[in-house]
Amino acid sequence: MRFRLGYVAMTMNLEDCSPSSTVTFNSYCKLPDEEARLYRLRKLTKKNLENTLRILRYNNAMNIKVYRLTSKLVPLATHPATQGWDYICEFKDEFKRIGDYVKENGFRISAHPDHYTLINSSSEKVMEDSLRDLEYHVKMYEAMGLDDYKYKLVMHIGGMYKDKQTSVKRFKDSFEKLPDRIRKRLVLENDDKSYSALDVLEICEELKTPMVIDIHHHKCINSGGNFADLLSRIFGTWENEYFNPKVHFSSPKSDKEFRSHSDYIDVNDFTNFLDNVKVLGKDFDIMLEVKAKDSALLHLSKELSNAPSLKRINEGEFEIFM
DNA sequence: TCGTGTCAAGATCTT
DNA sequence: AAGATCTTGACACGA
Repeated sequence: MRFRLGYVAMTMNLEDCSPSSTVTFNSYCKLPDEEARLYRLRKLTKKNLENTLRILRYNNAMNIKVYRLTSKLVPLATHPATQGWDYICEFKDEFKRIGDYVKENGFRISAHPDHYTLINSSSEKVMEDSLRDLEYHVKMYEAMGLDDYKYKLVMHIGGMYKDKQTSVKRFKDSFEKLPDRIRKRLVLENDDKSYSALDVLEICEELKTPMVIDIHHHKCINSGGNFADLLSRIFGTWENEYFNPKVHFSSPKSDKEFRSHSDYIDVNDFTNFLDNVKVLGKDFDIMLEVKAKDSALLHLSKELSNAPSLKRINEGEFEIFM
């Protein structure tokens, strides 16, 4: 039984390699004319796409095959001010190059629209903005040539709006109304305040959509019940998917700031978790959501290389012995 | 060059 | 009803 490790968006170990450089709307407006504004957007986008490819090459060298793209690849992409700008067409070669590299080297790529993207909002405007944001993510996947649905977008359920039942219903309704090219990309995740792992699981089972469990969030709102059973059902939602189930993992910053993410993964915390998963006997991937990004991954990987009943295949992949 | 307040975006808690 | 807070990496401005 094997698992792989992945990390989010940026590397600590490459110089000047941000994939999410941007411009604030304010300073964008202050630029003298349309030409200067477009120039700025293009320059940033080009740099971000180049840096994404650099990061992927680095990941490949480090045997890290699980990676989350930043959602900020294209500055102000979904802002009303840039709506006429066809960045997909302009950068089609760059997007394609990234997608080719992903496919050639067998990466598991994902993305995570941020928490402003909510499809259960009661506000028409928020819904519109959210759809535009989902569309933006999907368009990039498609431009990369990653157009089968195995490359996913992770989302939360959204707000509670003082009425959980109605809010869940609204989520399901708008989920089912989404076009295939968006809906079939979606993976749903439990959050740390509103929708517990069990809440999300029930939604996922009904909608026949895979679920990612965030272990840290699950500790923030634990809906009770047997963890192995819960996990087994969650892994079951991946049955018809190309990739194995994935979980998100991070360690709390401290007991006081429990919800905040720490810089590094606590290795004991991690091996405790592994003990709970290994009864399932199924391969899976783990996305590490910590501040120190790939440094934390490599650090954890090193620590795990001494752990009993684990064998390190390479930096990003382990075998668990029962 | 460095430190700090601010940033496109929503929801929810606090006042 | 308005304002603060959450969270995040990076911008932007002023010292």
